[in-house]
Amino acid sequence: MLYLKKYLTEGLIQFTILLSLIGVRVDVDTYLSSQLPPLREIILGPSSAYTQTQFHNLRNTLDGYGLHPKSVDLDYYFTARRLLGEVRSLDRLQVPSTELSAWLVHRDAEGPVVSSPQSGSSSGIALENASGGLEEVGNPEGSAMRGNGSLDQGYVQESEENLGAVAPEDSNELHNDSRSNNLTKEDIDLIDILWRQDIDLGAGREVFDYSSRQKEEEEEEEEKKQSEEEEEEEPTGDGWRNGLNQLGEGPVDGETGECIPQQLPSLVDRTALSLQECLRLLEATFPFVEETEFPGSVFPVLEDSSEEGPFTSSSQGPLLSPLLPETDSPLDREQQWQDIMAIMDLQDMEVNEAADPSFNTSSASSSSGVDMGSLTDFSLSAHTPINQDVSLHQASLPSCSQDFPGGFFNPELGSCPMEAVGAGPPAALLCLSSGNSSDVNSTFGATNLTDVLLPPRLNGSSNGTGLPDPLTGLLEEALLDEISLLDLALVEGFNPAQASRLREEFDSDSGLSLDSSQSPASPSGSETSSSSSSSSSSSSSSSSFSEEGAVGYSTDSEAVDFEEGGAVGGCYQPEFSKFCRMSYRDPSRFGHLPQLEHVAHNHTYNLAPSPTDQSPAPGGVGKKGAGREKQQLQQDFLDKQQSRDERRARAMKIPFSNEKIVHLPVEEFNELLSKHRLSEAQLALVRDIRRRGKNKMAAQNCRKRKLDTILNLEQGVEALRRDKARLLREKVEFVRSLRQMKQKMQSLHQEVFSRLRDESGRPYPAGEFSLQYSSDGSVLLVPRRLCDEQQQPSRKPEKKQKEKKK
DNA sequence: TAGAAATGTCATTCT
DNA sequence: TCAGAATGACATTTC
Repeated sequence: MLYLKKYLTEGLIQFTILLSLIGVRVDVDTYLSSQLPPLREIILGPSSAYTQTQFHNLRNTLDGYGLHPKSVDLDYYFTARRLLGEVRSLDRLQVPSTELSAWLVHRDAEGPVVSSPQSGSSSGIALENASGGLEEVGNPEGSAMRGNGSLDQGYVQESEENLGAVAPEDSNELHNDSRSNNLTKEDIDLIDILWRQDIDLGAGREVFDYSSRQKEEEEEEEEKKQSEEEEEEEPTGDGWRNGLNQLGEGPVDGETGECIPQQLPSLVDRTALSLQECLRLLEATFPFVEETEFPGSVFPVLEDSSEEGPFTSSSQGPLLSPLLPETDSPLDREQQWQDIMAIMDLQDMEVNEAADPSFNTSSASSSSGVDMGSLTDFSLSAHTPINQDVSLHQASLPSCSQDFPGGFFNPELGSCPMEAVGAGPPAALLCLSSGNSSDVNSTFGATNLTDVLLPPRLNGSSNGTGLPDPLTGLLEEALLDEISLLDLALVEGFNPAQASRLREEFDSDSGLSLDSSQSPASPSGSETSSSSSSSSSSSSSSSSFSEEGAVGYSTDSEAVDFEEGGAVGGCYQPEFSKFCRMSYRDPSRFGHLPQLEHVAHNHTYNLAPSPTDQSPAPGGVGKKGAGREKQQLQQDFLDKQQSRDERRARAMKIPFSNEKIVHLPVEEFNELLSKHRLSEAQLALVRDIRRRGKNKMAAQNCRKRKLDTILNLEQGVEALRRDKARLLREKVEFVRSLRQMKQKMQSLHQEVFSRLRDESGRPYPAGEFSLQYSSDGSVLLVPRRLCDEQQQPSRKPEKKQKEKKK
């Protein structure tokens, strides 16, 4: 459990980081607020729920150095991080978006006004709690995206800052055309437009009739209570699926077990149920995710498994009660996700059938932002869970292609490279694919976050790639691998081809590129050609034996097939691999030598043609003549395949392989000879084979050493050239500095000499006097005549020495 | 078809 | 003294 917790926690943290990367705000500080002390305690408190989170990832990448994971300052850190992100986003291209928030405003029959934004889970919660008097459920500061049809009483377009300023008296009875005097004409027109569009979609005016809708809500509440009671009674097995069915998807198909969608009574209920479904699905899929009372918050809370067990008590009551037993295995989660996507497929199908095709077209084109089209997009919002936890103003996503150029948003990676769950209820799904558009910018430049957060099939297009993978698998296998490869490519300077090759090597079990396709003559597929051995270190020693010589450089089982026909042949033995360190064949070692790059000879001239060439004609099979021809062909093939020594050994009926002859130590070799009674000719041949084999290896080693010597010499020459160039530069610098010093000395000498005066105050003539510098640093004014006399005695001995030498 | 390159083989020397 | 390594020279084969 601890491992799973850590595993999922890391995944969620990574997912949160990804959300922050694409500009989606994660209000961790909201979760850390004082309104939810237990939550804060779980995260920051003494429990171990937080210790497993590897915040070093954050601290390594962000500005959180030195911040202890349990530090209370972490919320300040997150707040600062969010603000920093907002500041950084200022320089990004932001498509101006219409910030539209829909508020569910109605007056309770008995109590004060309930003003709740139609946002996410709160909408469903608000409907449930509508009869309860004054209860503010919505996020006071978060903007919301409305689910179409969920606007039961009126649409109010408000900026985010004004959301909380809607006075109860202003929002009263909007649906009855008792519009507030504070509403502008634009608001009224907007309301009318939305209203007409909803009516066009089939939502009759009765939908917005509060009394009829209230009845439906009451009925729905009763159903929910019943279903919850049943869930409590039957919390195991497929209870969560049954709960879903009872909540909105209708009966279960007896054969397939899938939920059969049924026509919902109203768009309002549809939306509410969809949100509830999403909550339930999220709860069921991620039992550790706990819904909070903050609809505007995204960050899921990790349960403290040590205290809460596999299920976490929901603050929302039975609505978020655990629906699933503990299913830790990835298979179970994957199964759950398949069920989720199946349900959503059914929903999507239902809507597509019911919706006007022209409307679908408009919905598909409305992905560029939250506009009226997206608001009335039935396929988007009427039935699908919308992540309204994400602030709408944060939905003004910059073009993610700027941040991830060709990276993990590459459409080639799949239509949905990352579908993640756990971003926060009620939106359980997050898909970063381009959805119904292949243009990445069209998706991530969109302000309609539903285009981003909803899976593509919910956006009106099916990617056809099957069911999505669970969060963990996607994060750790696809996305992170992609990011890792991308990072690797960026850091290491890999070009895409190299990265692709690297991926192939990762995919390979052995990590070696056998590249058997380059050895067409290999009938068994295990033998590599000489060219491949020249181009790959992994198969560097695979060809020598089969080509010409008898020595066993091969580490492959190349000649085993032929050994069956005779006593000789390549009998691979593991101990012979020690002779295969022919690394000089690895061209990568000499990759820096341009003169060696073009060397890619195929010395498989002793290899037989490709198996397709050897295969006899189909018509000749079964005939004796054809059989003889086949045998003859095989014999020829064997002859060609084997080296001369092997053929000789086979002709002389040597009872052991050439590899043994060559590679066995002397003692074992002699013992082998003693075991078999061989004739003189056989013994001579065996000794010749051994001698030639040894010599062949020696020759190869010798050539390797030669090449190494040449390379070393070349490197030495290069080093010497570099040293020479460096010394020349240093010499030039020294000469230059020496010249400057001489010039300074000369000028100083002239200045000092010009200032010298004799007893009568006259300057000394430069032709008669000069300055001399003693070793102690003193300067003497010496007549030139004396200087010449001092220098002459020292010159005379030199002359004498020269004369003596002569 | 000539030439380059790789490789095998022989003779010789050295260890 | 012998086995084996090292190496120059030459042959063979492929490209």
